[in-house]
Amino acid sequence: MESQDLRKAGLKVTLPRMKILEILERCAQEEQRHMSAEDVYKALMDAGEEIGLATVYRVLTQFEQAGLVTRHHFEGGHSVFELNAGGHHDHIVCVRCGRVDEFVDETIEARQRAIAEKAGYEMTDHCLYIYGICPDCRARAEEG
Amino acid sequence: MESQDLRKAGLKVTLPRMKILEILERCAQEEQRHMSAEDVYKALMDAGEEIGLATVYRVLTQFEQAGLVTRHHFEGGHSVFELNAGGHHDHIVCVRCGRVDEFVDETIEARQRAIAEKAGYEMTDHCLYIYGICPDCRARAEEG
DNA sequence: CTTCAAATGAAAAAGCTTCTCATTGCTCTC
DNA sequence: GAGAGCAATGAGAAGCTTTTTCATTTGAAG
Repeated sequence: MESQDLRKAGLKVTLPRMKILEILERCAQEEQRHMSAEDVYKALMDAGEEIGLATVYRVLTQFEQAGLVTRHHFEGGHSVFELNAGGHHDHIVCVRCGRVDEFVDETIEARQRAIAEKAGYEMTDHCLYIYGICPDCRARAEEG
Repeated sequence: MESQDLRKAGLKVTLPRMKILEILERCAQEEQRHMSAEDVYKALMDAGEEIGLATVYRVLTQFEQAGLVTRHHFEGGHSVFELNAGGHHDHIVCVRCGRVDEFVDETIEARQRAIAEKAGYEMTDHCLYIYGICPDCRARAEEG
């Protein structure tokens, strides 16, 4: 029933938009919650869909504006997109292999609200990235 | 005594590197703590220095590796650099006017270390952005 | 002062992302 | 179910930020 989501978002239901939503949902069910435009494009190619890269960018931007996905600015100068499902969470990113894990910490959430209030800000959003070396890369470094 | 900083960082003391350090320090004393490579380049031009943009990028990257500055990936696809002075801090950014305030919260710092450890990561760095509407913009919204 | 590795400048190249514009394809109406 | 109209698409060009190349210059040591 994805077409309902698109319609609700004020977007015309087109084949590219449906296919891109499908890719995002399928990848989210596996381990790939964070996808660059290029990733989505490659997945479309693998699926035999003839959709241009420009359209992928356009559609992802529209999805972002419609609140269907969130855009993250990771290191390396490129953006990744993530389907808005499963509520808020923050990220811990491996600086070696790019692996991304997620977490939620209510203590941090509460402190952030307090900090914003103390600074006189009305908080609209926040994002927290922890950078580090993931367990796999640490093991690899020790044996290598 | 900036030349000492450069030498300690293992960098040869050259005119471009001195000038770029000066710019960063001067702007940090004003309100411009966060500067893009382009900003630094423009400031150099205004100061009458003939330093190429490529050098600015190179030097800023070296400064980052030397621990003199920190690179932030803000929205819009470009990086900004910030002089490492006054220790670690996080940022609270106004989504209306772009104003940036800073804060440090030891509770959050501690929680982050705990989260990284629990996930098996060796934490190398982290960054936290709170987005919101600053006091001035809130006041402006209420009267406007 | 001379020497030599390291740094610089200019321009080209390399990503990532957006724009242009002719063509295609939804939606809505008959 | 066919047609009109407007939005969406595709392919390639263009735009931006950042990096690389390579000949030339410069800082540091002898």
